[in-house]
Amino acid sequence: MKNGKPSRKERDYLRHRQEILQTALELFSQRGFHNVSMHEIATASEFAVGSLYKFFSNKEDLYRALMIDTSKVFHSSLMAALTTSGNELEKIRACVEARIKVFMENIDYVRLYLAETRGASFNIKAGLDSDIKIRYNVFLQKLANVFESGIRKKVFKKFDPYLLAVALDGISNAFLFEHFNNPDKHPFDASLILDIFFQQIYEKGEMEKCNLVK
Amino acid sequence: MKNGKPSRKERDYLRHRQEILQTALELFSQRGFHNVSMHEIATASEFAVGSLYKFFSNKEDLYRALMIDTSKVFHSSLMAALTTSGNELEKIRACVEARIKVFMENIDYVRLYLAETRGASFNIKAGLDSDIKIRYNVFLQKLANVFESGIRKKVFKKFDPYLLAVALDGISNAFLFEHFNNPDKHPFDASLILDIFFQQIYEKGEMEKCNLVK
DNA sequence: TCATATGTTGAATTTTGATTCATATCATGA
DNA sequence: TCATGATATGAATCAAAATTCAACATATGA
Repeated sequence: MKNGKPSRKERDYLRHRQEILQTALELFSQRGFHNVSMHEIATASEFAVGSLYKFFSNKEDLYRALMIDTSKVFHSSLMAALTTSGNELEKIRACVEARIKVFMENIDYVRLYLAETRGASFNIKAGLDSDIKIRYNVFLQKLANVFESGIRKKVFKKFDPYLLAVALDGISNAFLFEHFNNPDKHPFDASLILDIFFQQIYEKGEMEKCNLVK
Repeated sequence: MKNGKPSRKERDYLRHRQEILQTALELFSQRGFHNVSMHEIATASEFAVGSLYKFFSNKEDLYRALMIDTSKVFHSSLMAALTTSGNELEKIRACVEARIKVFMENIDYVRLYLAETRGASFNIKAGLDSDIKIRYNVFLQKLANVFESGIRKKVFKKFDPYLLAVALDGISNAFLFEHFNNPDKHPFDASLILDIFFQQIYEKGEMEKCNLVK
């Protein structure tokens, strides 16, 4: 590398590294960190075991690189959607759509991502907390800000904006899982999510009857 | 055992088994299946390694027993709530409340449960699919039936009832996680969940302006 | 009290899989 | 073409953990 122009060797190195990561991603997302051996990754990526250790100092390091790399793609994609021009609803819609898009394009990664952000992260001794989870919380907070702004403008009702963000995120994830389990029956669609989230579920008039309303 | 009355030995056996499961649950939920050794479980439960194999044929079997046993408690608790007397909203409220209660009482189990039902089940080669997940789907379907009944009575709007169930489930899980991560800031409360789920989030009048409504 | 059955133990064995490193292969430039 | 350094290989090593089993303890009841 001479100021900015990577040499062929360097490009090769990076490409090889990328190939390994991609293969590992597929295997991990299929069977989980502990049920995939370095030998398998080596065979599947057409390298020798020893070579893997030229790229990553150990299995955990490989996994970490994988997760962090991809989480950056996710994160910037979602954040970009939230900075889109438009009113609050348009931002939120863009965000839901971006999420669908990026999830669909990285389906292998999603199971691992959700396991790390939502589930209990048992794969790595420590460390993804201080990266993926933080990034995830930044996103949630930014989404909350959009809700808050909508509330200030009296477009949304006065709910805790952070909880709204959590709720929307929860619905999205739930639909995503549903889609995984049954892709044909449940297309994964932004309007579906937004409709259920934003429209009142009660029929007009019925809501006043119940004790839910303050 | 002579028709129904378990002998002392049998009660001992069952109690010991239960103690092992309880210990294992704590350890697994803390550090995950693969990061807990049989020796640790043995030490913590005050048995010898060998003894564990008198109760369970191997580690995976122990884990499976653990998950299935507890999932039954969960399941029957949620199902009972849905069979409560009352109208649709009352059933749904009862269900959300039951979920909160049973989750709080089995916090150790919850992380594992969610990992298995929502995340990818990487711990067990195969088998929990055909048990926990099925039970979970039965619950979802039953919840969907309640929504459907509400829709027939024109109390709820015409959404796909199954998707409503998925959405409510998703919100509940999301709030649960939030509560885990920040117990003081986010009390885990049924009304909160139901409010966000059932009340329109848009201010009156604002909804008509947007392109969301059909 | 003793013989038998039943339950418990944990050191020894086996398995699994991560990691290493001496050797082979390849690319480069003299 | 050959020497040299860089890179790739995978059999051998090592460590961790699952599983086994011969020996030990304890309870039962004749």
